[in-house]
Amino acid sequence: MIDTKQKILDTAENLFGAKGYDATSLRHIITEAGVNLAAIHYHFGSKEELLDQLIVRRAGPVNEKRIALLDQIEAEAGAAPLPLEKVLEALLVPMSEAADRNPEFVRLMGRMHAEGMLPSVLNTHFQQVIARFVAAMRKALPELPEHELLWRIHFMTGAMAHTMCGPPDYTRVSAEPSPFRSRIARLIAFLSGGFRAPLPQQDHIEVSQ
Amino acid sequence: MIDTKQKILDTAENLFGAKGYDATSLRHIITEAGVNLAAIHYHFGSKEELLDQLIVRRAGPVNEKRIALLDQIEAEAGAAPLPLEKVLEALLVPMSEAADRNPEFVRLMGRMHAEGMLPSVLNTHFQQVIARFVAAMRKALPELPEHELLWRIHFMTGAMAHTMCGPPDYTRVSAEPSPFRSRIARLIAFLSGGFRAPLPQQDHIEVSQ
DNA sequence: GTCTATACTGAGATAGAC
DNA sequence: GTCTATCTCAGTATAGAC
Repeated sequence: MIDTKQKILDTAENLFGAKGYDATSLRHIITEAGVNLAAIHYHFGSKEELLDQLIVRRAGPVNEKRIALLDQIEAEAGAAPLPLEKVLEALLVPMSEAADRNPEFVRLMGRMHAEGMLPSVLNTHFQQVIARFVAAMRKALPELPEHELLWRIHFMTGAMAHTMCGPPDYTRVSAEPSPFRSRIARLIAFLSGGFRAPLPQQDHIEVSQ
Repeated sequence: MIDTKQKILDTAENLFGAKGYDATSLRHIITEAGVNLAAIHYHFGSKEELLDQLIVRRAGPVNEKRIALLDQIEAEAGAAPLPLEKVLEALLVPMSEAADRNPEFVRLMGRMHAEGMLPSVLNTHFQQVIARFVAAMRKALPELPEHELLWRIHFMTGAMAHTMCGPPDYTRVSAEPSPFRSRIARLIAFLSGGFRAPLPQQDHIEVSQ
C-alpha cells in the first residue's frame, strides 16, 4: 500500500510532537499506525531518516511561503530600509498557519530548534531561508553592527523555538479563535522591541568572525 | 569510596552538557569515570535521579545568589518600580558566573530548559526563584498587563535557554576575557527592549487564567 | 516492490554474591 | 559498598513470503 508510508509519517509526526523524538519508540509508532516494524526501515531506512523526511514534507511549503513574503517585502520597499515587523512576520506567520493545520508538527519543530536541528535537515532545507532572512534583517536594521545582529537573531531563535513548543505552563489560553496567530503577534511585538533596543555598554570587547 | 559518587557526578555533568542527556549512555559515563555500572544505580537509583541530583548540586547556589540579588534590589528601590535591567541581571548574572566555573553545567541547563525541565526539579528547586522573579518583573513593569507579562517571560525563557546552550553557529566569538558575561550583557539589552515594547494590536482577544 | 518474522546489539534496570 | 550476571526493551539488519 502507498499509504503505509503516509500512515507512518502522520503517526510519527503526532508522537514526536507530543512526546519528543527520543522518547518515542519505533514500536510505539508501528502499534499506533498498525504497520510492521520493518516497514519503517523499508520506507525510510532509519528513525533519523524518518524524522528528516517528516520535517521536509511540511517545512518545504512553509519555507517557500517565507521566501515569497520576503520577496514581496523587498519589492515594496525598494531602496528604503525594510519594515522590521514585516520581516518578522514573513518568518513567523507561515509557521503559524502551519500550526493551525498541524499543531504537533510545529511543536516538533520547536523541539528540534531547541535541541539542535539535525545538521542535514538544516543545511539542506533551511539554509536558503536563513540566509534570506538574515539579509532582510540587515536591511531592516542597517545601523545595527553585524555581530550584534547575529546575536539578536540567536536570541530570537530561542524565543521562537520555545514559543513553538507551547504556551507557558502558568497560563491557560483559550482556544479561540486562532491561538497561535495571537501568540505570534505577541512574539513579534516583543522581538521588535528587542531588535531595536540600544546597544549594551560593555566592559570588554568581543570579536566576531 | 566517597568520591565514587563525585566522580560520577562530575563525569555525567560534562557528558550530559556536551552531548545531551538522552545521547549519553550510562556505560559511557562509567567508562569515563572508571566505575562500575551498578554503582550509578547504587548511588542514584536511576539515570534520571542522577540528572536531578547533578542539577540540584549546582543550581542551589545559583538560585540562592539570585534571591539575594532580588532582595537587594527590592530593598534599594523601596516603593518605586524596580529597575528592569537590574532584575534581569539578578536572574542572569549568577548563571553567568556559574558558566565561568562549570561551562558544561550551564550548557546542560540550557538544554534542560529547552527540552522541558524535569517537573520534579522544576517544582522542588526552581519554584521559589521563579515566583520571586515574576513578582519582581511585575514591580519593574507595573503598567504591563499580567498575561502579556507572562508571555514575555515565556519568550525570555526561550532566549535564555538557547543562549545558555551556546553561541550562534555562524559567529565565532573570542574566548577573552569573559565570553559568557558579555553574552549576558547583550541578552539583557535585547530582553529589556522586548519587555518595554508597546503592546501588539490584536484582532482577537485571548483570556489568561 | 512491499511487507512479515525474527535475530542482533546496546540501552537502562535489578537481584544477589562478596 | 561494590560488582557480576541477567532481564527487558530500544533501534537496527536481514532473509524470505507474497
